[in-house]
Amino acid sequence: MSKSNNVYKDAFNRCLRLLDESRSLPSEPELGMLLGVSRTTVRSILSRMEETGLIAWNKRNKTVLRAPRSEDFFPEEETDSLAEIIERSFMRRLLAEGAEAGMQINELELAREIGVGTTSVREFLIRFSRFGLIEKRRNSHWVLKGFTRAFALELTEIREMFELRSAAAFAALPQDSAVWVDLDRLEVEHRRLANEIATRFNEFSELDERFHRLIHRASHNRFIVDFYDVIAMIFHYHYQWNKAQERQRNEVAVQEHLAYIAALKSRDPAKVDIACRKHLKSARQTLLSSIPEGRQAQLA
Amino acid sequence: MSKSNNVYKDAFNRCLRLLDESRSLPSEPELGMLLGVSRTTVRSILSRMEETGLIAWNKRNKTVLRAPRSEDFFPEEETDSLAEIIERSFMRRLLAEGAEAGMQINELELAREIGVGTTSVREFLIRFSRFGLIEKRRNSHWVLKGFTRAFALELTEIREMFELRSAAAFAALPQDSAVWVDLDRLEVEHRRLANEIATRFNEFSELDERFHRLIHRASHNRFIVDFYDVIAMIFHYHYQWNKAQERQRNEVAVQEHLAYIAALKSRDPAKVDIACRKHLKSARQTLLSSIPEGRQAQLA
DNA sequence: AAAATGTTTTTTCACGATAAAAGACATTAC
DNA sequence: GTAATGTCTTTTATCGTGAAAAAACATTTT
Repeated sequence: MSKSNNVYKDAFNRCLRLLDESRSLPSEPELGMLLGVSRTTVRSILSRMEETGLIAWNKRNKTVLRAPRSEDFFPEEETDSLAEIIERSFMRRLLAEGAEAGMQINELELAREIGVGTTSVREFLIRFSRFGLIEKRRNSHWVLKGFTRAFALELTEIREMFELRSAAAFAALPQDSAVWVDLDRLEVEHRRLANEIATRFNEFSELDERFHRLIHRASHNRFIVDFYDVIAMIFHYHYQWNKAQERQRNEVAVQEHLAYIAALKSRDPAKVDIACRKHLKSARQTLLSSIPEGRQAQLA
Repeated sequence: MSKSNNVYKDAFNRCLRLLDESRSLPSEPELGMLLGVSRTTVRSILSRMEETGLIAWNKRNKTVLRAPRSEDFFPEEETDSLAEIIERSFMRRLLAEGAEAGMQINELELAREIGVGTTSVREFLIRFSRFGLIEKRRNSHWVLKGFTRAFALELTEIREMFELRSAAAFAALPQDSAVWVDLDRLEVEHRRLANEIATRFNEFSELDERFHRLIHRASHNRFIVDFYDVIAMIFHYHYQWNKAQERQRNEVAVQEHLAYIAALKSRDPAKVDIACRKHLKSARQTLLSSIPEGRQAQLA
């Protein structure tokens, strides 16, 4: 099978949405920019759009002939990259069933189960190893360390260290720095979400990530910025997994964020420290409370 | 070529050294333990030792017939794993010639140059990416971020944060913890090295790593412990690369370590903090001074 | 001549295949 | 009956291969 053309399919779907908005499409390089793909892929997309009667394509002229219908889209599941597919399968195994610490991970078995080649699974595991949940035995299998209470504590310890430092750096940024505009924009979004929390509480996790990434970036330290990937990954699956009191939790968090934003805007280090600490404390509590009792015992 | 038998060759060489010490060899499982390889590999080793007349092997009896000669050993270069070979080649390129930030890294070219398959290079780059020196463009090439002054500063910032915390945790460890014995042992080694610094100064880097890893382990945090891999890697190549005033630098560092050890043994948090800060400061200076002027400019 | 399109080359991504190494099972020795 | 040896099976490490996607080069259009 060698390589799926998910990049093409995903870009095609995104391009279909562009069609609605105008009578004709821009130049090939411009489309490539817009979709984040190469011209080669853009041309494949245009070819198919011509074939299916969506556009008339003659050199620079790309006239839209009709609005896209649902049949025009490629199925969502065909637009995922292999890495995403593997990650999902792996995380399902890791979180859902009894994935005990110490259990060994078999590349071949995983590959067969997911229906992909071993190389892709190997590469995924190598990339995944930086999250601290698995470990390799040289020339041999991987060992699962488990999503335990210990893991959550170690993760939050680093997170707190990094975020306190980043928040302090943020507050010290000059008044004319672009981040203050970004922060204002995020504040508006937070306010809007706070007002409609009853219906939109599930949109919080995405906003949460953007907010914290903005703060971490102020550290100007690649290790701190990169570490947020670990946190984001854990929180992403944690949100999917643990829906208990989601609305209430998010409501509290939004308010904490608003207080945190106000503190940052005051540029008073002491206030920032207090607001940051408060939010981090409740974030830690939320994460810890979501770890099933059974897993706490596996620590040994 | 599929897979080199470097594991076997390396274990064989190490096994030859064991031969000197006794009249006969232990059981197969025991040998496997000793050499860190499976019984399958042990049996291959024993087979060859029998063939070359080094031992007489009959079931449980493995009698040493003669002392190993230099021809019995496999050449050193055949005992390296592919990953080690790739890392060395890559680091040579990165440090030696003008490896400028922003430069793109080509998997295929690297693989051809080193004479290995692309898969191994890909896997190496993925593993290597956690050191923060390279970054992947999705579906495209890797980008070199360069061993710049900015990199060194970001690295040392985290290092200092982590080590101060670990050192404090270390000092707070109970008196009966095993680490105090390890620390005593390291102190003795430091004293010995200090006395013979004129001739043995190049042995410091190995001792340095063991000392700092011991301290970091006291954090009981996998992210802190794992981060030392980044530091160790950089220092490893830094030592190879920059030999200026090596003796003097190491002499100073040994003394700082001894003061640091004394502070830890005092278990006084304030003293630990001072000694740790002092050492970290000079370590940072050493690293920064080794970065060529040309590279500082590439920061932009 | 700058920017687009058309064409060709190169690189990345993913697979199946194969030897090395690990691991499991069966048998023998103490 | 425990622990070793002997044998067989499975898994890991690595390569070559081929399609997808990117990138480079050549040609046309405005």
